[in-house]
Amino acid sequence: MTSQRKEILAEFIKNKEEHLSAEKIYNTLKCGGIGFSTVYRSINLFVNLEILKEFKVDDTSYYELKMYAKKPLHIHFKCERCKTIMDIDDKEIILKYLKINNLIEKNNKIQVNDVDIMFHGLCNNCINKA
Amino acid sequence: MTSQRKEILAEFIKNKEEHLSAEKIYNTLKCGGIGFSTVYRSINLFVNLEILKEFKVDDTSYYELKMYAKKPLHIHFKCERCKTIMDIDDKEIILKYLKINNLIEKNNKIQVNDVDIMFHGLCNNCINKA
DNA sequence: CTTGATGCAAAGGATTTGCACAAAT
DNA sequence: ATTTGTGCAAATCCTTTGCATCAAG
Repeated sequence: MTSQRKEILAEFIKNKEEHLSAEKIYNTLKCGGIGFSTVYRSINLFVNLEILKEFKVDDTSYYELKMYAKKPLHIHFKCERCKTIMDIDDKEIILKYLKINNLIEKNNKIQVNDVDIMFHGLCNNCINKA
Repeated sequence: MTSQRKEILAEFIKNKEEHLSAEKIYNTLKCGGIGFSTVYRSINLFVNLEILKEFKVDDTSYYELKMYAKKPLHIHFKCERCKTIMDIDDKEIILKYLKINNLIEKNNKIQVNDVDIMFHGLCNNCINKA
């Protein structure tokens, strides 16, 4: 655990609710003399250690602490207008999704290890603005 | 409609059930003297015309005819072992997902226009091999 | 010392773009 | 002729790597 890795991890802990990209981390920490490659290498290390969970939107990878993305389902919503990404984190809905997973495993005789669900649409703010 | 565009579209019609990448199209057609940029430009045109639907897996875009991906839900499964990508196309399951969509719209006061669901796991073949 | 981690710059893969040329109206 | 589409090569974006250097045991 080097000081750079600590700083990077600290960013995730500080922004528990956010989805951080490598670029955002880099911009926050570059004044402390942290290079892009260190950001990527550290993030990949944390992903391998299963401390972080990665998910891609368009061409960019975002990361969040796995302990806060504690479910076997990752449900994200991206607003087509303001580009905000938010979690859908609703016990009732997660339960329903988990039930469907079981059904899919049975029906298709496959083993599901991970599910990423990506919604595209308009967030509450942008619906009202429009 | 140029001859190149016809050829590219024909590939999608020929492979109705498959998810084609730009590279695969290019490799199939390059002998006919079609360049990479033409493949990309044509595919993007078709996506804008909503003839094709795009979805990304890792760093690669795959495309399929929208008329065959006829639902407002796109459910794909990628085997972690053999890397095969398959559709989950089961009326019962799609219905359940659509119901959840309505619930999510209500609970979060958002508007959902599109949903991509990506499963990762082991396909039937690879389960048996392992 | 020896090992591992860093920073820079250069390389990598997928996709896009600039530009001169070809096709089609 | 004028517009539109093509092919090539160069450029772009995000990410990874090579390599010399730095820090720590």
